[in-house]
Amino acid sequence: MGRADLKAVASLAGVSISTVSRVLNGSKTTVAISEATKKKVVDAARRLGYVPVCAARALRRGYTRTIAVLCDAPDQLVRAIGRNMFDAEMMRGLVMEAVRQHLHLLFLTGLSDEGGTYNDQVAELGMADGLLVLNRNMKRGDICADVVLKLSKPVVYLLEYPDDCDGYICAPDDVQGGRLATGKLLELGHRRIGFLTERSYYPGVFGRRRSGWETALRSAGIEPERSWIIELGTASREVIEKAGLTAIVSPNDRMAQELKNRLRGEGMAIPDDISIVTFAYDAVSDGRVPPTACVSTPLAPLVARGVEMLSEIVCGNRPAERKFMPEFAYVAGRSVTAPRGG
Amino acid sequence: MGRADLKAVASLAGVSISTVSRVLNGSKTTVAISEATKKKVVDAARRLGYVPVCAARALRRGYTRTIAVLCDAPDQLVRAIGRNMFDAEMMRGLVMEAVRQHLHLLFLTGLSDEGGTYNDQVAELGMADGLLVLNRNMKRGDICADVVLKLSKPVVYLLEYPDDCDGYICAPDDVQGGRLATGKLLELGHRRIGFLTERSYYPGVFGRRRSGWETALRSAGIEPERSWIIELGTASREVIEKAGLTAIVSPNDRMAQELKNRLRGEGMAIPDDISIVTFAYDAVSDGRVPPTACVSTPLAPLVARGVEMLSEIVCGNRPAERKFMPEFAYVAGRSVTAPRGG
DNA sequence: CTGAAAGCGCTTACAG
DNA sequence: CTGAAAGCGCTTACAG
Repeated sequence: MGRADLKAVASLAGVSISTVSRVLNGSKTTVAISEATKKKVVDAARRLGYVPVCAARALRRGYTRTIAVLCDAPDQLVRAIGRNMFDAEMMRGLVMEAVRQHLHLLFLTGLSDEGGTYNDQVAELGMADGLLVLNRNMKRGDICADVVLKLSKPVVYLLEYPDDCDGYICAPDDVQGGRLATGKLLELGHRRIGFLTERSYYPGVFGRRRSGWETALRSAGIEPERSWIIELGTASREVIEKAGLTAIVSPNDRMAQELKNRLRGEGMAIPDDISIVTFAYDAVSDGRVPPTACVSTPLAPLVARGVEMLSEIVCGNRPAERKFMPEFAYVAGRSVTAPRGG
Repeated sequence: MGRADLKAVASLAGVSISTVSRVLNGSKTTVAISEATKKKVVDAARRLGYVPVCAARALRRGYTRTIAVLCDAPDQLVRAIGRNMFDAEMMRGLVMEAVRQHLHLLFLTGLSDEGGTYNDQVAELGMADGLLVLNRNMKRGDICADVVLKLSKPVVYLLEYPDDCDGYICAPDDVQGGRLATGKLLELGHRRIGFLTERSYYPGVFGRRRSGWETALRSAGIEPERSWIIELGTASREVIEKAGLTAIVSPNDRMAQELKNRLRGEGMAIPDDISIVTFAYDAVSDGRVPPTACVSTPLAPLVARGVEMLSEIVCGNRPAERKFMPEFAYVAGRSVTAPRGG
């Protein structure tokens, strides 16, 4: 005997399939059903160990109460598992909010595979009612962007999003962060403030942070020079001194750390020779002055709101706002001081 | 215009639905199709942005290439996210192996809900081709056991499993671990060796570890007395001295730690007054003597083999073995010495 | 090489 | 209060 279906239950209970479905599915359209019938059906279902086939249900209903998490590449999924605080926090946020919203979470793997026929991969996403896009780099024409376009399912972008995106977004206000970081340095008297970049540079988060840096400088009547953009790979004391910089804004924690290490190795004093402000999620504000000054915003509310938004959309409720964009706050640190001459 | 389906593609390409399906799905039964037709179809599909509806596909095909992870309760899912090394390792193992096997992972939430009609919850599991059961307590009649029974889908139990289980299991050999821990103490000359338990005690892992302890004692011609079973909640110097114990086997890390703290508080010296051996996953073996002696086994291979087994079953290949049961190894530690009188 | 048709197991308007 | 029937979108044996 295989798995029992509605037909089996119906025949055992001596009623029609429709009736069984109505009794067992808790349908919205409250159709009254006699207690006697109900009992017969429930008993029969129990006896046969009936379990609905959810593919059939999904096909008919059009939803699954499952949301997918889409990453650039499978190995990113792995990285997302607690290798560091950021990733651990991200995972915890995802799962906690999913539990709260009674949504199942589908972690997709293999999306970067080459094999398989025409968007077979995309199809797998269809299992979910909506997508949470958690890319680090939102390269245009990327497989992910493609996927998202093709599926006409609700999408919420987390942290990173395409520039021309008219969808839902949960991300900090990176431009504001760039302005804030730069503004603090300007207040202290810095005039020649650089911006740190990396070789593999995509527009997106970093671009927005950089554009905040530019805006702040221009508002202060300063036109940033090309040489003020420092590439981490080739950053050195010489490059920085040649550009005449007294401060640098780093769009990212790790990059700031790398830069500090390198410059210290070359005998540059931080902050005396060069001030550094970085971007961070969840800067610890335990009252102590952190080693690196930063503009920071907490990660948890972003993740939670992302899942919540998607849940709202999936359930047919329009979220209060299209974009959830909390601001960065400045956290003073030992990597910043007034410029020497100032 | 909604989402394009096979019919839309077929009509644009001027062919039948069957043909479109055959071109786009990479079906197993290699039916030859002319290049001309193929091109027409692919072009049409691309033009319309066709994406298969996976619920329909799943209904028809009968599989989804998705496996589910089933836990006792949703909040366990949350706990499973890197709060401690055990959980972090577990998550990492799950995801890494899933990626390797090209399986999607579905994390189920809300299974402990009261609301909902007759096994609505069970249905959600149907989304997956197989289940990985990751319960901590395999209480009989539990909702999870129920679910597993009702769905006739392949199941692999990880670490914990029902005693009467004839399914696939990936778990350490807990009985052997109990024998090993107790045996080491016997070798040192201990005769009166206790076993630590907890109030909320389920048969299962702890029971097997305890049965290993019993077996070892009996093999040494010692009949364990009732008073040798120490309940953590009421454990005290007095209880232990009254039972005349010189050593205790703890089935679990945390419990051992708690016991040590309590006894030290009462002025008992470890290991001079009482030796303690505990169970552990992944005891660090960096050459240094760990504070608590233990029998240990690595977690990662267990998790990986669990996912792999399920993958094999789901793909129709019979796994090499029905149970994967690595042994525990003894790791000496500062919590064990020969008994005082011995 | 291609198509018409059955069927996967549900849900739900419609009719009684 | 209950049932017969259409249809969700695919896949695939069968016939040509």
